[in-house]
Amino acid sequence: MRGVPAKFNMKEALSLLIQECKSMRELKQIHSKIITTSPYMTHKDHHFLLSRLLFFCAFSRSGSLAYAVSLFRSFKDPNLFSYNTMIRSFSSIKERMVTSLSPFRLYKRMLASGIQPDNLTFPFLFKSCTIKHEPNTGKTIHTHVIKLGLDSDVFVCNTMIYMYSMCGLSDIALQVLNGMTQRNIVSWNSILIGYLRCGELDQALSMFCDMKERNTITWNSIITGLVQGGRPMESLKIFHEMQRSKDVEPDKVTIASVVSACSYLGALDQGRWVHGYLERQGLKADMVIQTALIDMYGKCGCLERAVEVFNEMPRKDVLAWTAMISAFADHGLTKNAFGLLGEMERQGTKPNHVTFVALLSACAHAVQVDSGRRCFDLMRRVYGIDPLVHHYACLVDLLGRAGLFEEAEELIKSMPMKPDEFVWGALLGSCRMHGNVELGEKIAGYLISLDPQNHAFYVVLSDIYAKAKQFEGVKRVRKLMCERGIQKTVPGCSLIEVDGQIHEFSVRGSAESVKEEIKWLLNILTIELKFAGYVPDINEEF
DNA sequence: ATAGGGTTAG
Repeated sequence: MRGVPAKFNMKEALSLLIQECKSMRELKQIHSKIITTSPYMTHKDHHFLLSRLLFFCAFSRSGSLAYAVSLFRSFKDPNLFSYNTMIRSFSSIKERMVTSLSPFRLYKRMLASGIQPDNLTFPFLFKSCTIKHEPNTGKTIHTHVIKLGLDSDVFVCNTMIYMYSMCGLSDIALQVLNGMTQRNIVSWNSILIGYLRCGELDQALSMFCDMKERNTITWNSIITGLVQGGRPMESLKIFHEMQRSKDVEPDKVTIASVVSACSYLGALDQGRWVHGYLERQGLKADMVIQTALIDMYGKCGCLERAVEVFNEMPRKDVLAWTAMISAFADHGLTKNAFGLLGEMERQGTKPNHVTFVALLSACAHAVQVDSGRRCFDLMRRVYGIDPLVHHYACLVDLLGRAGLFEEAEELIKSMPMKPDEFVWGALLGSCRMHGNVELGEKIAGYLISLDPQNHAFYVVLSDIYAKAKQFEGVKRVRKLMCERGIQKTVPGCSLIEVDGQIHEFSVRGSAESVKEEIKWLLNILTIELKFAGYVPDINEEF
């Protein structure tokens, strides 16, 4: 410290130390140094160092948010930088917080103490609005942006656009977009993603076609959006178009979505191809891709490959475990599924509500009533997971399949929430299975009154009558459907992959090229099933 | 500083 003003030296040195800090231990040492040297510093410098320390604590990999919070709480008058740090820290948390640390409370406190927010404050406030789905809070903050003249900032505007479009307010999003003096690709992508998230897929597609500039995120967003929106076939088409386009290269995100598209389609060859493509591109499968691969191989009936990918994983989170569990469940391997539940617990991963949906549906498909009841209990008592409607639907499905109608109805009555159409639908399906006309009529009547335009419930009711040979009933349902103008708009269809080509086939007919091959395949399957001792339930077919 | 990925059910 010789020859240089101590004040200057101290601040610079400590600031450098913070930047290079590698652990919390080091950080605490620096913290105490800042405190002990504070008499030799100006207040401003002291505050500067503490706020840098806070920033490091909040965002560095070796930092600690808990320590950041305690640091922040020790500040008497946090500066703008510290407020921004805290708002950013909590902007990605979905739960509505009761503490003073919610971004909105921090923002209010900041305004109350006379500090003016800046262009770095707003993006994170809008992010918080997006995550919590609070467009009205967002609108209020939007007015502050205008008052402060920050409505020309690209970052601020883009996060506003994203918020509005994700909340389904694409009109306002477009207004913001049109008012911008300079837009960039993020502005357009934000609108596009909003459309996709709100299920306006055609709107998104038409915008995608009109876009002059498209980056990887644009392509990935549309591919993912189509898969999640239940149009995986189109997403594969866009993926192939992406490969042909010169200006972008598929990345890990693309691969994850495409693998996911393949599992929806049962497109094993395409899925395998993407798996190979990933390696050819020199990309390594990360946890997300591996999980998608497990799901894909599982859904395509290739359990061995699913297990292989699973065993190769160095790290597994709940989603990975759950994907493997449901692959076992889909293959009727209830024991393996439950075995994995124990294994995941031993390895320190807690199952979540999705894991239990997978387990319960495994029990339902295998009609293992005792396992199902025990599983439901286990979930509540041991894992402290409150059952959601989905879980009740699985259990109702199981009890119904087992013909335990009274218990199923009792369970529905005991539900803490309103049973939805899936819960009743599960029981209705069981009525069809067991020929329970009386209960079936009651449930179908109720479901039809809820959603008179949905053809599905009429069809099941008609099946129930047909199975009981009550053809008057069948006629009544058909007449009702005619009167109400209800048609089965989209015929049920299945997908089959032949030589890497995906074909749709349905009762209404299929492409000639694959028809013969499908017939041939079905014949073989029927013969093999007979050998295995399977007796088809032809009562269902009328 | 802002935008994109994986698990369940029907």
